[in-house]
Amino acid sequence: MSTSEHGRNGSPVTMRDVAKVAGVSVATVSHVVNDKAGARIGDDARRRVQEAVIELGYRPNALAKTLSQGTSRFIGLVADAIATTPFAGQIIHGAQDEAWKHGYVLLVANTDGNEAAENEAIAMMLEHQVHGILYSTWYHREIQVPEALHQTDTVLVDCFAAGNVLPAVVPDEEQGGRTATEELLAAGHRRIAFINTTTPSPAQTGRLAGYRSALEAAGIEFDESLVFPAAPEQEGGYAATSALLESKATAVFCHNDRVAMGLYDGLREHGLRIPEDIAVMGFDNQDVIAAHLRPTLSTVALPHYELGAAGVRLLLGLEPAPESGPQLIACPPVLRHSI
Amino acid sequence: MSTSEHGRNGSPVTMRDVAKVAGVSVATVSHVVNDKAGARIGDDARRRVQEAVIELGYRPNALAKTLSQGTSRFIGLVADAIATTPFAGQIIHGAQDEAWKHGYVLLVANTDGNEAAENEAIAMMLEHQVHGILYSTWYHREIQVPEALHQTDTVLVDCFAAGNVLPAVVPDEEQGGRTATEELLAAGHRRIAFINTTTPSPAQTGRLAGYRSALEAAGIEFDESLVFPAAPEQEGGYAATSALLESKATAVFCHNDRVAMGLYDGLREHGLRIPEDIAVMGFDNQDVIAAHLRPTLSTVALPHYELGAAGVRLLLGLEPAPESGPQLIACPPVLRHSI
DNA sequence: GTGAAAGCGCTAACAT
DNA sequence: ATGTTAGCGCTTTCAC
Repeated sequence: MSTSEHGRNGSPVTMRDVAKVAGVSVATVSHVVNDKAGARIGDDARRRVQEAVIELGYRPNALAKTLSQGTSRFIGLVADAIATTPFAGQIIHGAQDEAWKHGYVLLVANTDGNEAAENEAIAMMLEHQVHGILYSTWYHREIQVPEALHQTDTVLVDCFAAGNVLPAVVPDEEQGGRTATEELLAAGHRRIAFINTTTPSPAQTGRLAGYRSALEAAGIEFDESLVFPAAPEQEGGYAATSALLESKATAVFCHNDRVAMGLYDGLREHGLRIPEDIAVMGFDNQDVIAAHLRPTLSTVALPHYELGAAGVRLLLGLEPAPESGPQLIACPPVLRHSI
Repeated sequence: MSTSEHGRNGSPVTMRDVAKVAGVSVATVSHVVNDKAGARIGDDARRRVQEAVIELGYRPNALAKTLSQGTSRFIGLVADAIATTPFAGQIIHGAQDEAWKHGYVLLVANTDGNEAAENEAIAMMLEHQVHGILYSTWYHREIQVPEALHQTDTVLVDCFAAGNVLPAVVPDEEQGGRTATEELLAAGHRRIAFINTTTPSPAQTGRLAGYRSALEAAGIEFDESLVFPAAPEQEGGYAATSALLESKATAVFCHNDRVAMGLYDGLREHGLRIPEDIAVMGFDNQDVIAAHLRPTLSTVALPHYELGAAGVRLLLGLEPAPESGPQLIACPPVLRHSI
């Protein structure tokens, strides 16, 4: 029935083939295939083209189209660590979905934080005529912008540059810290500790600021002795246990889920129950941890998917970038059973 | 100094521009830029071209090259769930690195397991003239091959099709199960339990087969009463605790890390110490869990990175596909402190 | 309404 | 040793 030559063998079907079968010119085929507005095509010709397209299994060559139009539908995503964490995957996912929605496709490159690989990756994307580049890191931080990025439209995802020289989208750490604290407050706690990381970062300062502002808003005076420094890992949380206990806090906001995980261990060793004896709130919503601790951990989610999606929107100019500073994406609370 | 017009503004520099500045023809430029073997170019001309390239900031247009050569350097990666798990990220990472190594770039698409999205994704890749497609799932299973995949070279990653109709690369579940058991054996255990999943899957049968074969090789008779069914999650492991304890096993191989995590909780409630009272082995090497449990969990790694890399190698024909059945990738042991 | 033709940036014969 | 030219598959302006 079909003389289709698409597929693994035979030379690919081109517009010319379709034109020949339909008995029209390639221009006409182009017009009907692209549903060109304002192209007056006779009903008959249109039908013949459509039939020929189906019969031959014609598939437009997106590359030729790009070349001819001078404008591609590629978006490049350069990540320093696609895999080190589940998080990066979410950024890709969000970026991909959003790009897709607007007819764009994602070109991804991993650089493992290596500068040479980074430059190579960017060069390659530029050679492929990407519309723009999303440059992302796997945790929120300030970066040095690679020189090559200035050669195309770029938006920073989960990172930002000094002087706000490039549009950026990052999680709203302060709001996140505030939200976490508010949840504890809403559960009736007044003496709330905060185990903060010892690592300088936007997360360190932002979450602390959020914690303070929530307390203030609730009319509770900030008590420096209630914030405990800890390595941002399980060990840190575990190690902070006794100091925390001495503070007589009834609830604790942990800098991240891993810290909370360590705290769980420490608390358990002291025979304390969560949340009856002490309520705990995490941060990050690291699924494998938070959803599987016992009791499951209430936390605040890092909006990686949204970060990727918003990055694409900014890049495509679908959304205006804030006048100054990065665009902040909210970190929503995820309530489970530790409060 | 430089009249460079690359970058955000100005029309892009083409080969013609370079030719003009260097005072040669585009053919010559093409030859030196691509380091064409057997193209005899005078030292002088070569130098002038190279200088012009730098001066103008010339960057080849990969799309035009593809169009003209008829052969692209894109590899498509269609995944059912880029983000649901840290794992998928590793597949992308491995595929990306390997593709890169051979001068290819990765086009990724997420389908969320939705058939329409899947077809659209494949169509889009075909339109972009991908060299071939990697079709991957986030856990090892048998799939129905989407019709459209037959239109190009495809290799299945972390999944396989009935009748071995497409080349595939999957983890070697049986070897993994054997390895896990062998580690327990090597630690001196003779009475080894196995908490297996209740979900039918290659993992269920493969790991069990590996467990049996390791026991046999050690001269230990397989004892059906030592294999316990459990939901493949934390709850399953927790629930299996008492039955396990009654069995008097001194070591236990868990179907996956989450089950092990639940078992940890159960064991702790019974006042048992790991590994002194009972040794536990996981499977999957789900980082966030395995590396952060107390004690850290010994396990067997699912080779996702390798799966992605091997998929690319198969696709590019760098490695022959096995005559029958999928290519098996070894699951290496990751020893920590639970044994 | 439809077609001819130029051109997107590059490669690859083929000339010279 | 280097230049000329004809495409690659498509879009688009302009004629008819």
